[in-house]
Amino acid sequence: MARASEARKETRIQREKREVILKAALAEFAKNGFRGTTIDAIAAGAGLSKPNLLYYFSSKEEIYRALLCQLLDTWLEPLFRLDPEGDPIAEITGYVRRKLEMARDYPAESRLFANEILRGAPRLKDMLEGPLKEIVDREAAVIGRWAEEGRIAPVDPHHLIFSIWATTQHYADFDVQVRAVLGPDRSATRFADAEAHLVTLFERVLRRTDGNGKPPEDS
Amino acid sequence: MARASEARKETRIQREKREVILKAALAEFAKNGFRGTTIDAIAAGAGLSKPNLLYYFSSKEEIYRALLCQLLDTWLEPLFRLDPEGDPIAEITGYVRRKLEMARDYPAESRLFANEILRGAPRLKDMLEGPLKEIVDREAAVIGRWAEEGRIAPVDPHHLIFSIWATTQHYADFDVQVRAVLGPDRSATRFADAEAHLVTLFERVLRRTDGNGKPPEDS
DNA sequence: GTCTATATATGGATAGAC
DNA sequence: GTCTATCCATATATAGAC
Repeated sequence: MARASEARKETRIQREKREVILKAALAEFAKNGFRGTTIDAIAAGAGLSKPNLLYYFSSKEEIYRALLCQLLDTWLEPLFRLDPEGDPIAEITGYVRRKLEMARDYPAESRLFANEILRGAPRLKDMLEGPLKEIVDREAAVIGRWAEEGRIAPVDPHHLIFSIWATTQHYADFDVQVRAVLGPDRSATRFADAEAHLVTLFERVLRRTDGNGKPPEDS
Repeated sequence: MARASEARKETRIQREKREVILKAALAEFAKNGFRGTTIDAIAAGAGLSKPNLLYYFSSKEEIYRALLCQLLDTWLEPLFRLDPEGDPIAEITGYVRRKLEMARDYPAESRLFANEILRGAPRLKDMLEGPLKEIVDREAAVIGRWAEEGRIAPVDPHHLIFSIWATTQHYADFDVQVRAVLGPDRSATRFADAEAHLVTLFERVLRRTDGNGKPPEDS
């Protein structure tokens, strides 16, 4: 009993330390990429000595892979489940909003992902070609059906999804540029402005206009 | 005379070698970022020994800065000069097309830029806050005037520009992901499909629809 | 579990022969 | 101009004391 409890406590502490390390590592990897990041920098960020850090993770590679796994869970999974029965434009703009919120609230995660993709995704290629492609194909099919049924304007579903990803992630990945171009004043409201802009943008793209702007008679 | 000619020849050879080095360096830096790139790798790509390379550029930093300068010239400068007198939608979709062509024809340049921005743009911040902001503000003003005059639908010009940048550069920076998601068959036509998609997208966004979809009476 | 010290490797840059 | 050899700094990872 005492032994089991002790073991459990150790594991909890270990998990907490690992959390701290992963958090520090995320900041470093997001900024400097895999090769540009040093264990020293991660250790400093986590308030540990280098050998101590290596007590919890046996190598830099292991930290990085742990981060990528964590990323795929908390980043990709909760993403879009478009409700085929819902209002198409509301479903899609809702997805846009959620993606933009993630760019705002988890910019480091977005940059880590961007870094890995920029490098040719050596550790994620299987995941992209397998699970990700399946999810995207499934959601693209929903969008495609909406278009066929005339509930939204005709659109290439896959490229529409790329446009949503690109426009929203831009505010995380290119944040420095966005702020530089907007200037100090407008930077403060950049995410609110981006949301208004992007929701309007995709509404206009998807709204049916069969020549007179009125909603179609079917449905 | 002979001396001058000889000196000229030497400079030409030097320039050519520097070109070869820069080309190899571009590929490496675009893929691995500044810190992730080694002089060895650049030298190998250029077919030179490491010390020989360092005869032409005195440091890795110098190669990188030369690349960034070259980038700003050939990448940013020829970009948009929207003609205020032209057709607004044609002007903007033309810009979209040119940006997409650059993503297709110069993906390494796009990724190099993306890498630098992702890292917080330590070497480009002044340029972003100065010259780039000025260009963007100028073009944004043109777009803003078009909107005021009712020649396009109301839109936030700065965020519209971000959307154009994001959607077009996506096809260079996230190429691996795009190809993975599209699959082998559709990947072959990804740039043609992207062009059709994006031109339609921005046309829909900018087209005035004052409730009946017909063009306004003014102009 | 955490530290100091260190083995080992890699990478930027230079010296100096040719 | 180009090479070999090398210096030196940095970085990963381990050994071993506490």
